[in-house]
Amino acid sequence: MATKTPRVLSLRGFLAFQILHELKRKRLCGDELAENIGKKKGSKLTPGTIYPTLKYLRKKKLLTRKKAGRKKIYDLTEKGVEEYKLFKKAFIKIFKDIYNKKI
Amino acid sequence: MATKTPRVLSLRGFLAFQILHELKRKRLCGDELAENIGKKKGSKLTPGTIYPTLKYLRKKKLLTRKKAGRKKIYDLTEKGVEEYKLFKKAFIKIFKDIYNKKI
DNA sequence: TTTTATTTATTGAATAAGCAATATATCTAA
DNA sequence: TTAGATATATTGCTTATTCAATAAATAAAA
Repeated sequence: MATKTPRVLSLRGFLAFQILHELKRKRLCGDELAENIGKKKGSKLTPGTIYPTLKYLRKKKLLTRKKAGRKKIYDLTEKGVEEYKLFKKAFIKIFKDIYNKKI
Repeated sequence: MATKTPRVLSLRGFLAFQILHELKRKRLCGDELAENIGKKKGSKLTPGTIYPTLKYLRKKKLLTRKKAGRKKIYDLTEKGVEEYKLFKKAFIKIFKDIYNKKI
């Protein structure tokens, strides 16, 4: 939990995208998502943040959920993958030069 | 104004960063920012969106503003550049693999 | 079997973000 | 010099986002 999000600018509103981004590489349970995304942000996401968002994404048919012991594993649906790609496209259109050292 | 932001996910909350990103390459007036950022998003930003945000960023000492005819030209301060770099760093930490075709 | 820890989930409240409507100021052209 | 166009700016409203507090379910350990 080293790097903190800068004061002025925030990643607010980006959670859904981050979740899809995480799940794109590996299926995870809610708590793991809260932990992983929290690590990048600076503090673990609270249940009140992660679970309503997971519920929303499931309602939108972007995620599936299956039981595994006391955990529930989330995974992308085909629609989830498509939505991710679409957003990523828009995202890259905006920040395509963000890795350009000169800018 | 071709590409629209996908339905489910949004770029909400990212405007301040986009403004800094635009100004990093070229100083612009409010209306030009509304136009440029709008182009990438799908529709021109309304005055009620762009001006309060510019005011906020100026209050935070991230931007300067100077008159130029009827326009007012915005530019990054040193602090604005620093803040941008910090956020970009956090941003890349989260999405460092976004250009990776395999993911 | 009871206790403890873990994980999931909901609710309510505070704050933030963005748009529509409106107003103001300034430049340009008739 | 007045009419129109351009650009800036504010206000109020709606909705979205997130956290804190709380609860419930399940698994593991004592």
